[in-house]
Amino acid sequence: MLVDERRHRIAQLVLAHGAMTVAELSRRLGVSAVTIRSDLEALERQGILKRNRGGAVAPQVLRFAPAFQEKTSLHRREKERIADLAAQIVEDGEWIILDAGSTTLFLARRLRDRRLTVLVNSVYALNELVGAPNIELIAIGGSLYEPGLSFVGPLAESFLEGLHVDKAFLGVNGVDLRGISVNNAQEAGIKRRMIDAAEEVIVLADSSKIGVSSFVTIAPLKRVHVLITDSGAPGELLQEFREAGLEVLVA
Amino acid sequence: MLVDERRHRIAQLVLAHGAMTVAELSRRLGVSAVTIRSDLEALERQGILKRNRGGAVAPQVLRFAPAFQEKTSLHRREKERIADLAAQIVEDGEWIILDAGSTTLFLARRLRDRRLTVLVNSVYALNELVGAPNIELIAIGGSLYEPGLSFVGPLAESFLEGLHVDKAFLGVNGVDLRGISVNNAQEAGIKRRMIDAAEEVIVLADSSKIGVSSFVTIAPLKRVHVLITDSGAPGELLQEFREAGLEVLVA
DNA sequence: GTTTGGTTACGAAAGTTTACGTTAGTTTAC
DNA sequence: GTAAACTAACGTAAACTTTCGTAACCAAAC
Repeated sequence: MLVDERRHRIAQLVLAHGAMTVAELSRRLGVSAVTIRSDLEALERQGILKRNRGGAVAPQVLRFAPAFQEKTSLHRREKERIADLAAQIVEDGEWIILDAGSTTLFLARRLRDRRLTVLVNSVYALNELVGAPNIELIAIGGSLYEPGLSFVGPLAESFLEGLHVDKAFLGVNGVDLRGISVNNAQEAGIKRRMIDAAEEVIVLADSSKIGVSSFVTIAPLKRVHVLITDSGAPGELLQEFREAGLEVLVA
Repeated sequence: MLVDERRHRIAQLVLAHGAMTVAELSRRLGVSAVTIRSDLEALERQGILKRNRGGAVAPQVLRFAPAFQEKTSLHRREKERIADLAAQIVEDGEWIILDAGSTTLFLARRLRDRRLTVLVNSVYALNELVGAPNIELIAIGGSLYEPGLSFVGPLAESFLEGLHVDKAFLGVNGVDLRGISVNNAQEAGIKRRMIDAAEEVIVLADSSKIGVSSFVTIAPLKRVHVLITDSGAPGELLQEFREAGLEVLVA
């Protein structure tokens, strides 16, 4: 097995389970614990996971409190800047969809004092916006997908059927020339519906996700209108995105 | 279990319940009290919770924390007994709807360790059941109605369209011979849909609501199969309910 | 024959528990 | 209503266990 292939599988396992021990990874992949550790170190440097004594945890394994998510989030600074910029392109009175994910959660916080109708797709965002005085808050229902506490499945998808919003803010795991992608099939379906429902699709992705292709491709680049990322993203690639017709904003 | 994993769970437990003792956390997570204390210290440094003698509490009064509802609930004792009885008539493997309301929230807590598919209609119940190992949790989406943090409106109502569940547990404001009633029109619509979707309709109402007629009547008594109340309810009236075909359980 | 990718071996470091003296709340006695 | 007595929780330190990082070594590929 090639190094990159193994590391990809490690990343998948950790992200899918939320956490994995070195011993378990060693057993599953048939390599020594030392090798697993060096893989985890490499993956941690890339911001894909967080190491712990005994193993590694997924950065977005967070449960209940928005505050907790924010504090433990990887690339927090970048995500906050992206959210700042995203908040600026939201106009009062609009109908928007806020997808699940840490960056969109930062965005939610910045919208609390605005006058908007917001459809949210995660328990975190819901909790964050409850009680905001001028926000008409709508929860997208459906089966709860635990890793990100988001709503998925056929019930969630049919909820969005026939709905139209001005803007959809999507979080993804990868953006490259082929399109946007996520690391699980459950969330892929509902994200596709959000794209269908939105006049304008805005993808929020910090630089660790640029040029990366994750497990499931949601949509080709041409379905995306705006990409907001941070200055760590490779300039040449962003230029190629622009040539493909994408509006790219760098926070 | 990895350190971060455990700390996430501690944070979740403390924030979801409002407060937790060291002993209880130690028991639930299977580590010593010393370890819990060091975790609490770390979490306190991050501002996620506040330590105090015996355990830890959520930092500010989180409006959406289920514990807040429970602690401030009127007729708490009665409602807890009603919830105990209601939990007994739920059978493993069933599909049930949990309506919004304080009594149904008490019921939610009693169902955490069961194997069920639960449709919830409030943010409180959602937060309460997140992370329950054998519960397939489905949120009814829709516009958020702030007083009870419940989902209402046409989107919520059409969510339930075509769905069928074994039991629906409803909270109401009044039960008399004319039927069940609530104090606002918004929630009336979604409650009617819950009744339509359920094989068996179970109304949870403490004795202060028996013999009371509130603002909007949801349904006549004959649409209700079971009423669970407490011993403070007037016996003659309960007898009349029984004669009208209702099964009345007194907790 | 050097580079790449991996293993085994082992001392160092970190996390957890047990043990124990101290402290802070609560009850009881006056 | 205060003070003594009691109980439960706390912090610290030592001991134990597990995991980590480093280094020396091995094997296949180029």
